[in-house]
Amino acid sequence: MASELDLEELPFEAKEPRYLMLAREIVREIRSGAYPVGALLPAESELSARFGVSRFTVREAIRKLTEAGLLSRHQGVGTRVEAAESQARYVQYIGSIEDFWQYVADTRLHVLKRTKTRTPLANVDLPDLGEDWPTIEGYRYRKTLANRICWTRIFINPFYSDIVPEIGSGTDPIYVMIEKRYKEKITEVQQQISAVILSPEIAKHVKAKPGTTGLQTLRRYIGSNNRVLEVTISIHPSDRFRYDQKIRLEYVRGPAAAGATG
Amino acid sequence: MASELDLEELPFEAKEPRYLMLAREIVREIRSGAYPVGALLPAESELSARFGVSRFTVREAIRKLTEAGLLSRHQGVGTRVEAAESQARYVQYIGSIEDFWQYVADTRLHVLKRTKTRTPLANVDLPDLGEDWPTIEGYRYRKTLANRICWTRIFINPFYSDIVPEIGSGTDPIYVMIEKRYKEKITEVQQQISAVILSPEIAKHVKAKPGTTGLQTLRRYIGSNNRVLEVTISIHPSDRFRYDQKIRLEYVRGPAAAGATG
DNA sequence: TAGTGGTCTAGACCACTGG
DNA sequence: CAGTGGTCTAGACCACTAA
Repeated sequence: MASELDLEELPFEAKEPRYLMLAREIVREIRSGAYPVGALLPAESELSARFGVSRFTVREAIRKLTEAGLLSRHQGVGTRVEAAESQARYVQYIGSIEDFWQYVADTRLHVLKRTKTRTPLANVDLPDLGEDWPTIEGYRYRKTLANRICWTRIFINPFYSDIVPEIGSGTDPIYVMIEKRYKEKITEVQQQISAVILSPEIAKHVKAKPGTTGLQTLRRYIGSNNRVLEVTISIHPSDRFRYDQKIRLEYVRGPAAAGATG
Repeated sequence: MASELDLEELPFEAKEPRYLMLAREIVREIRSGAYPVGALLPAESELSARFGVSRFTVREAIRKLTEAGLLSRHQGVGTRVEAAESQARYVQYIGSIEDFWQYVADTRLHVLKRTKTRTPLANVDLPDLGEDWPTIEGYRYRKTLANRICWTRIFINPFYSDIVPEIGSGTDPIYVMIEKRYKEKITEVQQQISAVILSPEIAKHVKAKPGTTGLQTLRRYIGSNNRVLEVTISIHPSDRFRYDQKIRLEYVRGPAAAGATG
């Protein structure tokens, strides 16, 4: 069970707090194989006795390792070893959905057509809900109609069709209209980016040369309960749009966390 | 200073732990304006006395609010109010750089040309370091040479030119070769995605029809000290490649955190 | 130096899980 | 039911910051 060690030692030097020393020792023991991944760590009370520290100190150590993703706690069960190495991963932070779009704010939608579609396109694998989805086609522009950003086709979940008549009038993005009116919150956005050739019709709408390239984005806006609220397909002339992103290395716990408060 | 409230009340019902009730109360007071953003909260001992709970409970409450990004603690100073609302933001998690690429693993690079470039392309805004960057052109394939994924051009920071001769032999991605050999760690990757037309030469290399569309990715691999280790430009025939991503809403603290351990 | 948050103890009871 | 982690108390001393 790995070598004992009395944390009471080293009364001077070693300014490191005991819970960190203990955390290190636990990591050492996990890596030595004493507690393989998936196994349960000894109970807090046992660790407390074994290392001669209070349960508080043990819990602080375990808390740190839990934050690092090495352990997980389960009331009534125990503390499970989740990993031997604290995992690094890359993360992209996006402040808001507008940042995800990468448009400067203040764009508006000019509606060309309002129709209904049985199911939002073949390549969008949504369940056929048996209802037609309100569908809007148009182009997005900034400030004046001359400043065209992209052609777009929007599919609205019929459950939210109340907002459809208002689309194109205000400046709120559609997902914001849904969030406001129905108190729904977008919890996830899926995006697919691909390259396409501008068809003559689309080229005309965005005032670009037909036959040149465009960047197509297909986005699914998903609310709670995994309900798809809205699907959009946009095509940007490639000389006007480039998709930029930045990911950073981070040593991190699971996506869990969250907090109290509202 | 907002209404008092005795947390000792409600001995039954209200199974919520006291530290969460206290956290909520503190949030209420912050939002009421009692403690504006930037101000210091009363000391832990004072809160402990005021609410009739132990300092431990106060600290747990503050810990939660700190995790939520509403407060920050500063030893010797106090607890500062950082925000009145816990901020939501969207996050994309990427397990590894390979996930960022979205290639199935096990791809290899076939080298066509080895040259040197004064500065990695005009559209790559790097400082001209006064040295030529080793440059490699080729295509990436999976398993057999018939399975071509993309054409690619790679610029290596001359500081790492030792690895250049080995490129194309192993299966390690170049950034892994750098990480291993120089103990450098990629801490950030920047990516720009745009749409292009396949030139006849590139089309030939990836076995696609010239004149069709391709998705171009420009990536900068950045290590510690913000040093650019490597720049790559890849062009994927668009019928073979689509860039998919998913962002999730998260209520979150700053990118800080990290933990002890190694 | 006075006051803050950081660490730590030795207790206690509760909520939850599994057999 | 026994055993786990979750919450909580009433103390204590230390490290740090600012005046």
